[in-house]
Amino acid sequence: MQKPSQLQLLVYRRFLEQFVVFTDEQWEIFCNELQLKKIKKKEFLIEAGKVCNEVAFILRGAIRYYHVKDGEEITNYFSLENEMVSAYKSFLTQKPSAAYIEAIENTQAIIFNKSSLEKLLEDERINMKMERFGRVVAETVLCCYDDRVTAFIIQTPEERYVSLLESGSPILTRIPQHYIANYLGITPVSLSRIRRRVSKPNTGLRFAAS
Amino acid sequence: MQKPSQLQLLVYRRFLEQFVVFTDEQWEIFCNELQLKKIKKKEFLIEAGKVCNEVAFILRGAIRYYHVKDGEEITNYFSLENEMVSAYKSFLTQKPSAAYIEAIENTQAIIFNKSSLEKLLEDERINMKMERFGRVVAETVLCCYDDRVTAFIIQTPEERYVSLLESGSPILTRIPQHYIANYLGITPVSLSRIRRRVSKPNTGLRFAAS
DNA sequence: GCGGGACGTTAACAAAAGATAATAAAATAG
DNA sequence: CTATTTTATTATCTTTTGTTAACGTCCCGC
Repeated sequence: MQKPSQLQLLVYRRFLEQFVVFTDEQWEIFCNELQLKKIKKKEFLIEAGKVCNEVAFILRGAIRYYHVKDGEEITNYFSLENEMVSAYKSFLTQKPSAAYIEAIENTQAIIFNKSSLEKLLEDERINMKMERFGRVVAETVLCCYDDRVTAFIIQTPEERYVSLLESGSPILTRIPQHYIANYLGITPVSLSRIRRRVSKPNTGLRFAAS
Repeated sequence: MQKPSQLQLLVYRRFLEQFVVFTDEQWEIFCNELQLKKIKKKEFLIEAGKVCNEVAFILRGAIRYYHVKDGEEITNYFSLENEMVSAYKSFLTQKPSAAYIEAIENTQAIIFNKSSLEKLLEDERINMKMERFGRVVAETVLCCYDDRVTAFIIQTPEERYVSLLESGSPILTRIPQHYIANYLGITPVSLSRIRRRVSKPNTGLRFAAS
């Protein structure tokens, strides 16, 4: 397993500063634990049934989470550059992951291990910061999940699609549409119909109104 | 505002031990910050538009979270005895809550404030424990949200209802059905139909099979 | 006890979504 | 470059869900 380059580490450090700011000494301790991983398209970061022991930071590429139900893959989520990726629940509970995490583009990521986390939580030079780091990351992920649950409760599939559209997320241009359909909780055919409705608004109404 | 009784505090302490174990000294410091709140049925714990500054622990009663969309209330979640309640996202980000949190039974809760949390995070006798407490609670809530999102992605409404049924959750006996329908992401009418289908399985099939 | 509102079920109809299949375009591998 | 696979759209049909309204029951406040 490779070490990340100094430039890659700097990108990661800047990203992490939204959660916690390390001193130079702490950063060096932290960096010693990091690894660089290259994942080819269609390779797995995590497979269902195995315990997830890694949190990754994507330097380049794209990732999808999916479940398998009745032999069918159902895509749950995506992560792109400058995002953290993990089967968090498996990582936190140390129980087998229910989901697969797969690269859908050739991907480079910085990997931080569970065992490293536990080691640093025992290291008095950095343990306070790691506790806070864990807390703030968990809080951030929690807020994302909250939005997602709320969207399922109070929005129709069409409204969820329009929200995604208006958010300007690169997901819409980077990710195959049938994966996005799963992510919105609908079938690919249904998403195609919604796209038609949204792109040609009022076609039926104009006639009635004129 | 009242102080909780010794017995109520003991119940809370036992509950919190699944997250973090306080020394007696730390527990006393923590208890000094706690308040007892009595919320009558139909009163609010949090109102939408206001920042949530409290995390509550329900000693007795029942709570529902709901959003208002187009003048309609849409119920998102419930909490019963021995559970923690908060508009976590608002509490964590200090932005206005999008949801209302309302008592649907007369409720007693122990309240822990944001300002108390910040105070204790500065107190060297207890700050490490509070960091960990915050982290573990966030992780726990995150795992619940993960299950909920996954259920929306990979299960049909009927499957979600059956899961709830099989979980043996007291929600089904304590909470009005039209609230449960919202929680499952469907209308009350649709839930009523699902209940009929589930309670009379195979009515259509038996004929074809015999 | 009485009246009004909340709750759950059912029916009838409309709208939306799922399933399946056919087709065409785009991406990929060889 | 060509052959194959993947992807997106569209059509058809079925199933499910939403909408609205009616009805009966239960509960609560007065």
